[in-house]
Amino acid sequence: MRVATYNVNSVRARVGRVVDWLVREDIDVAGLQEIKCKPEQFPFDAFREAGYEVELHGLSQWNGVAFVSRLPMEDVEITFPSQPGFAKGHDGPDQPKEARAIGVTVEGVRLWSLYVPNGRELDDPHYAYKLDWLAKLAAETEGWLAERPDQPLALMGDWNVAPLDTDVWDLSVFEGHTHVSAPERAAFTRFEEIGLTDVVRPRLPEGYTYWDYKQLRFPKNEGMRIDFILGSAAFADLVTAAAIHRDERKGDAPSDHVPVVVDLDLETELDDDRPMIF
DNA sequence: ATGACCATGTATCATGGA
Repeated sequence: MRVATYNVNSVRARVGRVVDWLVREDIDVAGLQEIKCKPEQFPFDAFREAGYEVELHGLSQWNGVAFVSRLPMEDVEITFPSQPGFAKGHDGPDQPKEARAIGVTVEGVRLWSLYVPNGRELDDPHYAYKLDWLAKLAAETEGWLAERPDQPLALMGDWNVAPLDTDVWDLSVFEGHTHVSAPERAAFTRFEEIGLTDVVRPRLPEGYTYWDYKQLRFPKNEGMRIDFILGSAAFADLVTAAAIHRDERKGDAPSDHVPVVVDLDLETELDDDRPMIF
């Protein structure tokens, strides 16, 4: 089973090339972020004609997450239970929850498509929201892992955090701004502390997943690595290959992010004598 | 060529993105 995560930066603006990519790359299930539309605006037909069913959570022109899959999707869940809300100029507990998380189960594998809040600037309320959002998600994930330790689980999406200095082209450009701050990196590392691992980086140590549209960032390869697939131990055991589809940043009307893809082997029976590879 | 932001709606600017 081939699984992908892709921040498409508007599914309506890119439906043709996204569907072409799904078919050409033989993707079975993809978590999308920043679909930027409500359900009544989603281009269902283009995906269905290519053999993909759609589950989505979209509330407005901002954010929005989805799964497209040619395998059956079960147990669809929009937002995670403890997900914090946010609304500009509002404080307190009654803030609406944004469309930033959707979960589905495919072939027994639990998958979440996540669009982590950007944070904007270190002194912006959105930054505190981002840290809270990640902390609540980590606590939620601890519960899921405790409930179902043997179920393969992956959290994938646009994490809006560059965990390593080498995940941005020039750290000095980001100092004092979001994505590289110590609290954001600690919030990201928390997921590894509770037992998830980045299943892509061991196979692909190099490579960005995002390049700003501005200032020739892509031709100059001035990018960021902020899109990740974090898997439980049971998920990591299934992964046989990983890829970052850098070429999707080329051509007409690309997203500013590119897809991150993993192959899972759901056939092999694991046994206790299996040698450790990593 | 991979080339000097892009997408959306409130629309001829404001907002968000990272």
